[in-house]
Amino acid sequence: MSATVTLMHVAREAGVSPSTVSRILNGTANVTPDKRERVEAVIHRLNFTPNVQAQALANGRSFSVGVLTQKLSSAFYGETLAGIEQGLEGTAYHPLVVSGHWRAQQEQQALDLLMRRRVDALIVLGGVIDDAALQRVAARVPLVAVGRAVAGLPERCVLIDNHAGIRQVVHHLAELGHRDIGYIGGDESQHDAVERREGFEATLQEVGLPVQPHLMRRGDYTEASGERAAEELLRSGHPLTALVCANDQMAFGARLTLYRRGLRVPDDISLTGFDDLFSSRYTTPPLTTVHQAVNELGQLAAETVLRLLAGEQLSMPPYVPELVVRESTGPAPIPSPRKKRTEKR
Amino acid sequence: MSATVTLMHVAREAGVSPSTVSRILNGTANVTPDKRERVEAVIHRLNFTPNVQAQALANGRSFSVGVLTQKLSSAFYGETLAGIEQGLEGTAYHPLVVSGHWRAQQEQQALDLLMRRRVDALIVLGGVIDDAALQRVAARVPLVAVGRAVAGLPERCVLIDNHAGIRQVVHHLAELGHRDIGYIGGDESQHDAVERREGFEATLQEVGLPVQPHLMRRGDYTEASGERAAEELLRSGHPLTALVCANDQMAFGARLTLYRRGLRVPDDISLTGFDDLFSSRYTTPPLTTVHQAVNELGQLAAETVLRLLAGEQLSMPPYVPELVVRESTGPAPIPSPRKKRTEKR
DNA sequence: CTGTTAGCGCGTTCAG
DNA sequence: CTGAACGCGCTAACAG
Repeated sequence: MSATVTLMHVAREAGVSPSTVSRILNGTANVTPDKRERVEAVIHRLNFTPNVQAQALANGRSFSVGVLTQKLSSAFYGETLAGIEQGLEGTAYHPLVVSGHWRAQQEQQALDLLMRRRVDALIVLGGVIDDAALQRVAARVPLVAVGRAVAGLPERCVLIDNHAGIRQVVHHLAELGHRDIGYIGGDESQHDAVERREGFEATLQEVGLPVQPHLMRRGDYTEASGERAAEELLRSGHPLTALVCANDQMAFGARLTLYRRGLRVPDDISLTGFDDLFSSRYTTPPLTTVHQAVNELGQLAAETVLRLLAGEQLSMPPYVPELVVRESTGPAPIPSPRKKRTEKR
Repeated sequence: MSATVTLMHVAREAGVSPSTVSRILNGTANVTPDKRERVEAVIHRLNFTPNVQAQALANGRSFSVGVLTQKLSSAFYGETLAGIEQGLEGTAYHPLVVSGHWRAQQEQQALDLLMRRRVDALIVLGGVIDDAALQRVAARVPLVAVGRAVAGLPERCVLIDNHAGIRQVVHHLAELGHRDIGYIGGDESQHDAVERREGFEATLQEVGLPVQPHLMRRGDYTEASGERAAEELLRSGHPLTALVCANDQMAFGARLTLYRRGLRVPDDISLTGFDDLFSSRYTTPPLTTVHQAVNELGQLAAETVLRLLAGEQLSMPPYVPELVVRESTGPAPIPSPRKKRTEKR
């Protein structure tokens, strides 16, 4: 409606020069108290709010850090976003988040948008876009990646040690006496998924258990895919006393399948996840899973970006996830002899 | 590192005037093909990306719509955000989201930030800030509110009919023969919580059931509070065969309590939520709850804002939530005589 | 301490 | 069809 009020209006109204108003706004220089008061009064009266775009243009910084996430509705990244926001709170910087939906092209568009918005720095959460594209933007602004590696920028990536995470799961299960352990992996176009599966297989051998391909299925990290994969696994009839899922969401799906089939957790079958989403504390029973401090990682990323912006040269510390034993895992049930023993061939 | 390349650089390099480059960028006017090609080549070679701040300054629009949400990590609002993003996709506009954390002061700061960024429009998701503050910003830019009312802007608010939602829940339970129905409400500083509780009490009377205050507890919409409230309720010893929760998260918490106490759902006790979070399909058993099409609401809000921006005058359609009967509700169990009947007094 | 001047990068008249 | 000139709102360098 009414034309926006500008710094110039304030200056005129207060009978001072624009620069004076600017100085008061930014505390750039001292101003006589009376002028200051006068100006502040006018600012308040006119409800003046400085135009950030103009400020950005004038001093070459937008005071915003771009965040490339994948899905705004993701519980996993949502928590990280909250961490980033938290880490930026109290500073002059603000997050500008766009999502890539795990599609290279959309991620590229998102990056373009952020560059056009002239973000001062960038935080990348996961994604499938190729390293080259990220290197290109990293040449323009400080870049920190969470949950994905970027070739050529090793110090700017905080990686989850997926291998270590799954390793703890398998050891835990093995110690409980499980020998036939099923596995539901993720889509292997994501590097995480590969690492977790490889970690699973490697640890199996490490504890002297055979890798049983017929007990392994692949989902896409969604609940529905976990439900489906578990269903297939059970229908195949191969005996198994534990089921390892490559992420919590698939474990939720698998949980439903077990419920439908009347299998008790953990009495009949143990179930594990990976990520420790908030809701994993509240599944029935609470889920044993690998904890990732996603919120903290977000904060860490934000802080790192700030220090980079301040000119410090530093590298992201490594991050080791940790097994959280809750109630979805228990001792392997004594094999009931009701099922005819299929002979190995 | 390297100074950012500007439109001017492109112009010089291509041997044309800045205006020509601008025209090509925006398709504002016709340009001879050869010049166009030359310029486009240079743009590509120099990897030029127009500065959005400068564009915004020049033509008075930032092409961003501000979104005031409450928590980035919220499954509920996350889905709405995704819907908004989706609704804006393909247009020139982009969302700029900030969170208010359900605190009036932070919400005000968030609004200030958005106004300073000169967002072209605003979408408000919930929140506790007073109507006056929202009216103030609404005077500056088109405003749409989701999930909250704003006095003076009735056509710009899409409200959930909480009463209707809870009403369906109670009817459903009553039809299943439940007579002693517990209730866990939300913090009544949020209007939603008040409406849902009132709806619960009203419907109870409507179906001829007494309101039993000793069966009602109050949480704060978190899982933990639901867990606690359910625990208190059960410990109090008053008989109940169904438990209505004012949102899904508290139902998740309550579910855990029931599990701990060895109560089967729905055989021993029926459980309901409100919101239909995505994960409600995957609880054990899947939760009967009131569906809110949060994603769609987000899209709707985005589209409305766009039409408002295009000068259309319209109002938000009303929204009626719908009961989704899944498996957490069942017939009221036949009262077992094992418990000594406490005589009414 | 304060006003004046000159851009920041781009869109848009207004003449050619 | 195209270039020159001006302005968007603000900050910074330069004189006073």
